[in-house]
Amino acid sequence: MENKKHDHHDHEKLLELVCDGMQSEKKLGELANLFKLFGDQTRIKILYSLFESEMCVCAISEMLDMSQSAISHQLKVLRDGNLIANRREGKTIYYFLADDHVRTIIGQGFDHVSEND
Amino acid sequence: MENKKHDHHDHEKLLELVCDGMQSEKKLGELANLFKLFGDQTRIKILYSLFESEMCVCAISEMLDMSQSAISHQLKVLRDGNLIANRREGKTIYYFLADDHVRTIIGQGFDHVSEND
DNA sequence: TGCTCATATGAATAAATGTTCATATGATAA
DNA sequence: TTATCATATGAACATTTATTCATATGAGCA
Repeated sequence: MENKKHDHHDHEKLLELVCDGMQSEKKLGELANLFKLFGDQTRIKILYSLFESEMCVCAISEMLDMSQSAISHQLKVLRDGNLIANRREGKTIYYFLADDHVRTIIGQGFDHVSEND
Repeated sequence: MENKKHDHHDHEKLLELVCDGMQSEKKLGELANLFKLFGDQTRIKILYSLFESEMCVCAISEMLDMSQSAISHQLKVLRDGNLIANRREGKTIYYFLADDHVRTIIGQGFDHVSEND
């Protein structure tokens, strides 16, 4: 047997194959960060609220019965992740979904949890 | 103006509309938990590895250059979330994707991060 | 049986995360 | 300008989470 640097059984062929299909560290990091945005109940609820209509911050916080501050912090997370955007109208700021991918991704997730009932 | 229990401006109509389209607390919780599984670099890498082929634990840990223990802990998380399953063959345990939704969901995520370059 | 290999798991630790509280900003109205 | 409304933000705190370390389990082999 040839010189090996580890003490496990041999996987060379498989590792090579899987390694080829693997995406870059950076891409996978971005992907994980994207899903992390959806991985919180408050943020999911916010996104889901915006499915129907744009909403201002205080409407969202009433809707979810949470403090304005908590909602604002989460809106910032979603904004930084480019999932939502906003527009100002006087004193009020309206938030809305930044693009339709959000709908698609959440939709796929829903299919999954619905099938596993 | 009628009796209101809050001090914000009025959203009744909107709240009603959005509330109607809203899913149950439980469903949204499941959804967030599902996405939470994808929201970690190690787990995404594990799942992505299994796209090509089933793999045993030590192959995965070599592949990702991480400790066997760390991988085993994450495999448990993914198993508990029903995203992967395993089979035993002698001393070795092979893990594989539990269903094709995983591919679809990760694929959708990829489309998103790819478009936002 | 005793030994080794492949994997699992509990406890400890460090880092990341979500909420609250207090306060700041920025637009409007008086 | 001053007061008020809608929202943002920094710091503190509690909770969750990912990894490591040490050890346990369980299958196959001598």
